[in-house]
Amino acid sequence: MEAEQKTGRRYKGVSNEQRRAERRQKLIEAAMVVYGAVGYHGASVRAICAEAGLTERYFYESFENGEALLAAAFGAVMERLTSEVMAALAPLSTLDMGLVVRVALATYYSQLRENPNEARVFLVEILGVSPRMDAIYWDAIRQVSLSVLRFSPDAAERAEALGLDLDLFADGLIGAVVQIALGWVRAGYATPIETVVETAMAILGAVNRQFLSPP
Amino acid sequence: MEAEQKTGRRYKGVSNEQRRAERRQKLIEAAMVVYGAVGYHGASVRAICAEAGLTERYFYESFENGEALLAAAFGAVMERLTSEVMAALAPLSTLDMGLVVRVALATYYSQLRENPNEARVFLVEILGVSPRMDAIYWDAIRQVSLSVLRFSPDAAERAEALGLDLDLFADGLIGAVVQIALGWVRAGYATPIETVVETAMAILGAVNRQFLSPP
DNA sequence: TGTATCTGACAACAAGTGATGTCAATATCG
DNA sequence: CGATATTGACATCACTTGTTGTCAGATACA
Repeated sequence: MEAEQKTGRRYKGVSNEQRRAERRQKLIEAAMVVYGAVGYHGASVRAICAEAGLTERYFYESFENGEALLAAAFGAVMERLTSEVMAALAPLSTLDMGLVVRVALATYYSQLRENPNEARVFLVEILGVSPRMDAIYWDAIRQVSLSVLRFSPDAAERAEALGLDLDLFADGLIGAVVQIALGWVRAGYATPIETVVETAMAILGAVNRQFLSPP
Repeated sequence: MEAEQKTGRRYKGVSNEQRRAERRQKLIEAAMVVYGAVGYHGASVRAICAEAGLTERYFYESFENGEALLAAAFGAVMERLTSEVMAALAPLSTLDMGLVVRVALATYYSQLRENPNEARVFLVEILGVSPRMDAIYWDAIRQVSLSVLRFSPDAAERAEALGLDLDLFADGLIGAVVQIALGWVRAGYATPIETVVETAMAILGAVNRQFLSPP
């Protein structure tokens, strides 16, 4: 029934797969722009295709529907953010926890400021869209949770001893960082980034000193 | 041109104004149900009217459009939450800050559990809808900020001395509490409420001890 | 009782949506 | 060159949406 042609003809010097990949990437980038302008819910497939300079046919070539594109866009932002943070953290010794967290926060907030459209996708547009998107969002939260908690191997025991829920505890810390980002974005990035980082550090540092440092 | 009749005819024993008010209330309650089921973006005016047992005409009698209803619903939830918290706090002496915060959190989380639909409206559906709704959301955040910071009159000076942004600091604390609520709701309220409160208290308490208690 | 008001069910409309299909022009390659 | 794959502009379809309008019947009031 369906002709499964593994590799198509070359066109303007580029292969079939690469052309597809480039169109897909163009659509994701266009989606960021449109989402940033009118939000996900105000973004139609037509508008995104127009922004990308492509037609609807190529949209459905790469994405099953509009929601799939949102998922891909979120994934792209998440991937870029984590890789930027990892890159910034790479040259550091992991002994100084305070510095690690500070650099991670600085990188995170800096990236959000440099890419306001992506920030909107990452912080706002993703929630409450559908159960599937919620799941993607919470997977990302859990991933960050695990990355953070990896620095404190005995956190689970400590939490249990104190009568806390470790997952919710991590959610709370992430929520603090995210809400600070939201407030910062909303205010048009008015606050200097050093102050933003310092403010987040104040909360995380207090928690750290309370629960992680030796008495 | 327009006949400005201040008060209409009575009907089934109730006045014109009261009938209007009851219909409006019914629409708000129906909106909670529909929002809870399919989200704000999946909720059509028709569906809400059907749930309320009213026709579209009465919708536009009370609300200019669907977004105005969302705003009214959010306002109703916000009002109820604050009044519940105030009522729980009323019999307390305000001297024991820890207890005040604990009771406030317990009331807040308890209310969210008892009204899952309202929780969804309050926590998820409101953000990223439109600039107007964003403004309403942030007004609510600021209102909570001010209520909290009222307990610490010298917070502004302390924050400045430490190089922090007080607004963002408050955003962070609220974000922690809210994200814990989100995680709790998402997990189907599985965690006992005492544990949830304790987990939030762990964060707020650590911050409090670090920045508010005498050294 | 008769008239004005109120109610509810539903029609109607234009606009926009996701998704699929058509088709001529263009580029590739045997 | 000639056949075929690829592209892009546009048509098309069924459907939903917000919003306004119509109208017969129920209720109130003089």
